[in-house]
Amino acid sequence: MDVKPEDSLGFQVRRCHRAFERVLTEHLAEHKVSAGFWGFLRALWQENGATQKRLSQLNNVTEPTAVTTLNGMTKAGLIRRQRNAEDRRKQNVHLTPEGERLKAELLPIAGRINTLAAEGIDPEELRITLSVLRRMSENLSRDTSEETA
Amino acid sequence: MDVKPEDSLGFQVRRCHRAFERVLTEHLAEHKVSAGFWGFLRALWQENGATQKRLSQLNNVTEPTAVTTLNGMTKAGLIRRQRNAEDRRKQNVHLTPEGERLKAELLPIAGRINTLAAEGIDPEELRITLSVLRRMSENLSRDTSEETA
DNA sequence: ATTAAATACTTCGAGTTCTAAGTTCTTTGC
DNA sequence: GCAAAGAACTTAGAACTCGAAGTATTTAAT
Repeated sequence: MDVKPEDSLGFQVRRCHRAFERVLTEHLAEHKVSAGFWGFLRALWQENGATQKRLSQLNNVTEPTAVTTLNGMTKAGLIRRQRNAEDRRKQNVHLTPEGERLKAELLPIAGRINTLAAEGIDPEELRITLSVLRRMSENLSRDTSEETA
Repeated sequence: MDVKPEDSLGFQVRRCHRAFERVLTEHLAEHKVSAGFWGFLRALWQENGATQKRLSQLNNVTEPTAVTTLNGMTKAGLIRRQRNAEDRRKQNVHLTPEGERLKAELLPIAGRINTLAAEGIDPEELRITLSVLRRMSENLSRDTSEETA
């Protein structure tokens, strides 16, 4: 029977995720940005002014998570929220100048970490891995949404 | 500039991890076992009586995490701790009959989830992915430990 | 026009994990 | 033997995430 976690995709994905997160947290600490902030900053550098729902989707977290993290980012002076005039349910989230400024400083960090992780690995293997991860995420999400149906 | 998260290994590993965790949590809920318990149960099915430090290593979490989770498992009646007679610093962790019993019930779940995730994906690509994930984890852990040195 | 349903956000409570610092016990070096 | 160093576990405090349930607003259906 398959009791060996080393051969389990779930186990190795989890292990790898934690390794990434540990390094990311460490590298961001010098810039006084937490790992939670990171995902939303990146989403905002892509789509400044996006709604919270949109940011949740870009960042692949739930809306309560977005609220909590964006509260912290507001307090840290990285963003400000503005209620949408046409649809008052929506909050548009905008970067402050400080939030904008961090882009040049922080974006290279992601590149460096990915480079570090990929060191010594054949590019074709990396391409396959990226593709397999995407397909697995979709397979698993499909299962979750079918439960509701 | 590479602002696209879809092409980032870190982003996709994180996304996939959360997808696995969501499905795992959902499937374990019926058995009144949390995702946190799962890793330690699996480790104990492999090495019943292991110390907490050993379990932390098998499960790839820190020792404080082990303490918290094992406290919960004790309360839930799944394990009991026993101080080691030869080295009184150590706590040996043993499964209760209930903890043992869950093995037959829960182990197949992991298999099913991995199968679901891998659906429609070429076995050779899965093999490569597993290998790449392992090498990335090692690359990233090496970086972390070098900081300390 | 009014009610019902859907949408966007928020609040609440809980689970998982970490780092830093503390306790207890064992091993090492003089 | 005894002090210092190390090891195993624990405590305290914090960050990230989620599901369930609540509020405000808009859209759809009669």
